[in-house]
Amino acid sequence: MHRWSKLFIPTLREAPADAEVASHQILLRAGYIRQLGAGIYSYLPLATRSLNKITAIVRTEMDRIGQEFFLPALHPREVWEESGRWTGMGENMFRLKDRKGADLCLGMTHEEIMTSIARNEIRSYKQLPQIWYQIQTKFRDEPRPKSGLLRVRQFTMKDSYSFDIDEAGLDESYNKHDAAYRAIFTRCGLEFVAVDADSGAMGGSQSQEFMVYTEAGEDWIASARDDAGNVVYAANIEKATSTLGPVTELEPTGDGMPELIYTPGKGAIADICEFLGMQPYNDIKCVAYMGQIPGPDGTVVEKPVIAFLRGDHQVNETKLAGAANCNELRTMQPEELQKYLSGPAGFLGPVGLTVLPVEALNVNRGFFPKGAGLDKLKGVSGELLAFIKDERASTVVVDLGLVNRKNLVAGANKLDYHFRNVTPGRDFQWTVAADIRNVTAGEPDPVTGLPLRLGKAVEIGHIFKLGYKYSQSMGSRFLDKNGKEQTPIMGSYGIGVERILTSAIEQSSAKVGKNDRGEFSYVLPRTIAPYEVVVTVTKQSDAALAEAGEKFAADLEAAGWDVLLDDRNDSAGVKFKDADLIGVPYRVTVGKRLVEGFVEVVDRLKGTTEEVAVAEVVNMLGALR
RNA sequence: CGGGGAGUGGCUCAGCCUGGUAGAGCACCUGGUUCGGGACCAGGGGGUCGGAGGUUCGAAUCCUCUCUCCCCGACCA
Repeated sequence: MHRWSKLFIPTLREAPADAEVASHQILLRAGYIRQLGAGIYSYLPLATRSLNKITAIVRTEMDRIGQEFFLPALHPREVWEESGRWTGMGENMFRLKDRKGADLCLGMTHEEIMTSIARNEIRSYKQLPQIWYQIQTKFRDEPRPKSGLLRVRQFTMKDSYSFDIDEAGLDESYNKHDAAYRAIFTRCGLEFVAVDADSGAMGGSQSQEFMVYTEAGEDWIASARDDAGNVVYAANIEKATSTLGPVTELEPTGDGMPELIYTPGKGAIADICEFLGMQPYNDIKCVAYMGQIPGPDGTVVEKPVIAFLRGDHQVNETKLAGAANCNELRTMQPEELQKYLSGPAGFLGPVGLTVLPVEALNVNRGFFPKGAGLDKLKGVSGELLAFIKDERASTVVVDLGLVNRKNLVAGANKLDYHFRNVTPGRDFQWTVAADIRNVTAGEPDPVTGLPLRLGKAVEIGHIFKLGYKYSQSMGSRFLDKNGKEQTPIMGSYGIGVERILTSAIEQSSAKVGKNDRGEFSYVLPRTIAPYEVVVTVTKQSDAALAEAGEKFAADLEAAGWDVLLDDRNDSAGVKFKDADLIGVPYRVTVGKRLVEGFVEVVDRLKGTTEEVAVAEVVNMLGALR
């Protein structure tokens, strides 16, 4: 039992002005955390208790499938050089030097460290599979920490790594994590959805994110539920697709071949549609980018990436970057539009471009040196080299929504002119055709056709089939049954521990709303609240009440409850407000009706208050658990 | 990194435009009265106004530089 009068729970009457999102205000006001710097927080006793409960749940579920480690947070440069991520991680990695001048970094993830252990110790297929996890501090120099504990530079992560003999083994490890994660988040009282996620530049084959819908989130996800409320489809916006409805094609004009038409001042899609009396889906939208990958010594290498999609669709840059085999995209400047498309914005189109063949994407990811360096390229046929030497050669990506269409209208790469009768495949070619558009709310999901719901969400976990990237590059090998050398296949899995707490608060706050003073209000699930029940003595100076409070607290503790006894010499009002503020789900109020043999039991999760006979309190609360 | 905002006692803020002895509420300490939804009275402690430089007889206030924090964007296995 803990007595509030002896504890350090510095609640605030007013929220600090810096805090905007609900969980940030609440954590500050309730005395859970204090800020030390941007994205750096001290966890006070309440937060520590809650986070300890969360990690205990994580630990018991993870111990069912794996073994716990504790790895260093301080890493020598060399191990990151081996995987190629010393440069690959860029600015997000905290770096420092030791007294000898050797480079070190603070761990933002631990693939390299775990793989180095596996490399040194795993020799035989008999030692596989392995699932290794840890709960540890991660450091990431985020460009913009924000929203309290939601996006920080130092946080706690449960990260695990699986090593398997083959893909079937990886599937199993992955599925075990999927089940463990669902158990963990359920036990933590969260309503979550598992969504298909973008595997990114990591080259993994499958990836799922566990998301909690909340306005404070930074990711967008699309999901659909059936009538029973079951999630039938869910995906990150970077991955989500939808079924396209039928469209009415325009009738061809003239000989049916592309026809140049004068469209003065009709650069915007809405304008050209009105001008020609057609729908936006009859138009081809062009978005021109420069694709980027990191070059040597922190430089950036660029190539033109030109995307075409339906006039009523929006480009998704993550999908596009994946399709174009580059890391990042920036929009072209006017002089670049002139160079690669020879037209001005508003009148750009696919006809007449120099299109890089798809094979080129496999050579240096489609990024080529200029001038003399070209002749040193290996494995490039003469035909391909001719394309590459054309400085205008661009990676052209066409959205799947345009394939098999006909008689479309597109910019003619000439000011105030468009083409009509443009038919993809006949009148222009592309490097790749891919899904590069954003889905929009209400479109039918690709599985069952139910309307998609779009919403913001916080990512609380991520499971990811890594493949051979780290085991290969870092030289981890084992001998299989036949004595043949093999590379273990890996998976990587993460849970943001603090995000479980913050998203639980956000989720509850969204339901509970604000209190009578206009402040964010919430209740924590019993499993992760810093205390499960608070015994509030309304008048501590009344010896009978104080004594009864002690007894209730002791009895509840004996019954297995995590009890906080509010024995402070404050008014009842202050105690009620504070009890609400720290988010404890159950309260036993020992007050004026004690003389009649009753106390009050408040279930804040259900929002109910009951007068309960003194002898029944422990049983009654026991039934609630 | 681009755009916007803010730094004055522990917290929320006023004062700045128009330079002239640093304020309020809450919190804190002491005493008393209260005691079921953030009580009241009396007394008291606490701030070189983010930092540096400048203008001035005089700077929280005007000027220059700088640091930090927040928000939007960019960015983000």
